[in-house]
Amino acid sequence: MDMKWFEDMETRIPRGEVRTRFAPSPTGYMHVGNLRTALYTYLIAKKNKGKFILRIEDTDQGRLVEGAADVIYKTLKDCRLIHDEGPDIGGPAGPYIQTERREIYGRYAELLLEKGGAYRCFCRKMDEEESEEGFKKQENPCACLSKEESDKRAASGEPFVIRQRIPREGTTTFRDEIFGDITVPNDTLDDNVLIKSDGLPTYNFANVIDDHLMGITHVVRGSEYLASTPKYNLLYEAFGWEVPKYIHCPPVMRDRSNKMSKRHGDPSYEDLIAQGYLTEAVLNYVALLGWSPGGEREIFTLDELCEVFDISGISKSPAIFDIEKLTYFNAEYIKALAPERFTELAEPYIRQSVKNPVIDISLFAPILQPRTEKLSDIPEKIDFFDSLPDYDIEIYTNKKSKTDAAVSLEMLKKALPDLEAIKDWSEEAIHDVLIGLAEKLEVKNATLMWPVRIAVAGKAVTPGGAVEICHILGKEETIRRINIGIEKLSGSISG
RNA sequence: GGCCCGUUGGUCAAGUGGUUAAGACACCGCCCUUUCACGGCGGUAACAUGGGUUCGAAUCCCGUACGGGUCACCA
Repeated sequence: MDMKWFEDMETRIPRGEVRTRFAPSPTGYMHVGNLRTALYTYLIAKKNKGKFILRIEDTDQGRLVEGAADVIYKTLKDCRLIHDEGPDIGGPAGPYIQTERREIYGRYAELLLEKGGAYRCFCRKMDEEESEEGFKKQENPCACLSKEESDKRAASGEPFVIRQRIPREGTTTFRDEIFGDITVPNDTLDDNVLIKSDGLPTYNFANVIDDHLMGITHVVRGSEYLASTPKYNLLYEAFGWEVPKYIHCPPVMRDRSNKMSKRHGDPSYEDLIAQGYLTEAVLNYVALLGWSPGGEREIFTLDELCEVFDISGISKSPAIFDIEKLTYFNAEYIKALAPERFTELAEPYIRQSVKNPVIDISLFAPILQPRTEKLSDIPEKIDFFDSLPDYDIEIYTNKKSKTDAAVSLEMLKKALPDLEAIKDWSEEAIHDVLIGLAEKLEVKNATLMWPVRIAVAGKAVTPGGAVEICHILGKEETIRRINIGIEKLSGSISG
């Protein structure tokens, strides 16, 4: 065995800093739980002025998806979870992609064979019956093969896998930073496959080798790995390596008993963005899903999270994803946007409803921004601008504004000439004229404003009030719509 | 089924032996108002369960129930 090679590998291990890694397998889909794991992993590194590494775990040849890693690169980039090491869009495959590291795993498997922590297993793939039970190490005849025989059969070209040799007795204990010490009896652990018959490592093996070689100090991953962690510990021990800190995050659920999943139609990060959620809002919400900063503050930027994040705030129990609370965060983030930025983001959505090129898009921002929960709500909110809906005159009736069909008709008739008289069609002018009219008629502002708004919008719920809507519509269209209102109302009253 | 883990309002959660058991979302009500919204104020609502330990338990121990994870040549 070429010990020089190992020495060489070992001397290259980075030390003296906190190093974390996000190690997804490329499935082409970044679900919310994944994103949260990436976030926590990033935060732990940055909080400690350490390095955040991206590693692609693509050892399952049966599940290769073309371009799937790009979804990961793009999502991390969008979220500004920038990795210090690892592959990137358009970059070379490189040493952070597991299929590029076969030789390394092979060599370390040989080393482990030598150290006695593993053995070759020549059994054929278990058939249905056997797999029910699984191979218990005591039952696996290959575990007892002599070195000579094992070597001979391997040399003769007989196919084999390499399995971990688990002690038959005793217990294994490891510490998780969230769950504390966990102890399991060794006889509940199986001799898992480390190197598959195709020569590629399983997750169990590649993960340990890579985390060691990459100098990972904090292993952050989903709690589904909790059960196999004792086996990883045994592997570290067999190699004589230092065990990293483990941080197992509980899953993000869709309801009490099911994880979020693509299959159930739960939204991925990309889906949420497509639904009009802001990246910052998603990140902020997701950070708080299963983690608490302790205080009462909820709004945090990424940089602020880097400061306040602490592993001790991560919860032990699963958290249910609540789209309503995300929506609340989103509304808060939208409100906080600079007006120009909001206009920029809202424009495509505004265009969906407002096709009339005469209307100035930027006029919509002020009425939309305070009341938009998600960008995709915008088209529906302003759908009446391009064409007046064929509304029912019942919506003229409102008890707060003290209006009904008759009052509304009167108000519209009174308002019409005053509006027609306006020379410069500004918000101020419209406002002053209408308020002045209400005063002159000795009615509540609402008694006049309500019918005007209804006539001009054709719907009961609108962003902005009568003044803003009239202004955006322009004088000509406003007058036209008020006349329509007068017609509708007088038709119903006389008839 | 074996092993491991978890359980505070509908949801996210604070809480580490002594609190009137925070806060947020949602919901409801009131106020303001040019409707809705926004904003302001207020309200409903929780320690899964049974035993211990203790002067005292959401907090510690044991059991039960419920939920989750895992038991692959998937990660």
